[in-house]
Amino acid sequence: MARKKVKLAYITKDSKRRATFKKRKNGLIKKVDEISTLCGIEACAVIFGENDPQPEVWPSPQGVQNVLSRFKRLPDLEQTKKMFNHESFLKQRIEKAQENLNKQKIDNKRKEMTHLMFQCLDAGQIFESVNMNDLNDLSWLIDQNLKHLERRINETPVNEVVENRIENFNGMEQGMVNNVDVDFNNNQGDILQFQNDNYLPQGF
Amino acid sequence: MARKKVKLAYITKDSKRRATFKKRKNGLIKKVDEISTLCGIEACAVIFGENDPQPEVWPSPQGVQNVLSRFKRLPDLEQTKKMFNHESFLKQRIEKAQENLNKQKIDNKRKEMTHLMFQCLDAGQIFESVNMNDLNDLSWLIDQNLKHLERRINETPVNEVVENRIENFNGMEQGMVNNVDVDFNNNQGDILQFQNDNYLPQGF
DNA sequence: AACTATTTATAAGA
DNA sequence: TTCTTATAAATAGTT
Repeated sequence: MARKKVKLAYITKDSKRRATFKKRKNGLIKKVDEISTLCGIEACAVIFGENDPQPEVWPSPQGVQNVLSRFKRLPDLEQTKKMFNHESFLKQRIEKAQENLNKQKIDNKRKEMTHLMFQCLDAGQIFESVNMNDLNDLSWLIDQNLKHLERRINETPVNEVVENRIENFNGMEQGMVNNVDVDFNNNQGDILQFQNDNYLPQGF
Repeated sequence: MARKKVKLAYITKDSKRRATFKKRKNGLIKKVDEISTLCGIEACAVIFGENDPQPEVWPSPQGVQNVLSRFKRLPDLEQTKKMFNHESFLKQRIEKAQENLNKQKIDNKRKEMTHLMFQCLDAGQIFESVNMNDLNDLSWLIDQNLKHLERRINETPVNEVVENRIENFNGMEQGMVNNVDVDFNNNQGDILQFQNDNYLPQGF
């Protein structure tokens, strides 16, 4: 996780994989230790090295045995119920990524339209290159802004109105985004890029 | 790990502890998933919540069973040999912290003495407030610097000598440090501060 | 093994 | 509870 974003996949190069394993094993054990201490709970980790029949365990072997026996004492059904399993874990990640993707897209579109709106205000006209979909979005955005301004006008003393309007618009003009990275592995994997995507979730 | 450095100790406040548990449990599971994938090894984690008889496990309950049975198949001696246990883990942390502490102290002292050296050079005299220990250190430092310069003079063409000397001294004058935080829990716990500490490890 | 530039994980705060 | 944001921590690539 540093110097470069690493793709979440088996590391082919031996030396690299061994180095990563060593570092991450220590990090993992530290984390288990921390969550146990901070939250006062029992937890254990067992990590097998690839050429080592002896796993690294945390906490002590006895501690592992305790946690495990406690685990095995549960009826099978209980063991499965409400537990994380690979599928639900991945499903959860994908859902989260999808949500973020949509959020990014909406935000992106909004910024695009805001930018367009300002272009139009500057030029005093609407360019021919603007297509019908964008015109609709633009119209919606302008409506929203007008409503927002109305609310502000109604709730703000007259002498503050003008400065607030200026502030509002300045804020909105910033931060145009042209492409967005989406990471389906929750910050750890593939990168998707999109530009000029016409998809917009309902409601925009 | 954010907004504030958290002391590695049981979190008393319920809401806080539950929030931390939730976040860290997810983080931990993600880490286990990552190391398994990246390094192509078997690993598992079992995390009991404090009021929940059902532990969170990773990977699937079956995966945990596999890892565990593999673990239990080992002879007891093998289970213990070469494994991490609480004591060695803590010992390791403390050693590391101690090393860092010494390193910081040495660095601190060096900077202090360098600063003093420049004061003396500027003033053309040695102040009375300087004690004997510091004088010894100062003398050592000056010797070191002179040796360094001699080496540079011998290995550098004559026309580069003067500029290099200037560069060297400018670099050394920067970054005076007055106090140092030392973290015995390897970035996660108590904070020790020291100032004007006269201890110096052997060799300085 | 020690060192940084970066990426992640998270503690607080909204 | 979820989302955001400022910071602390982990760690990939280097040396």
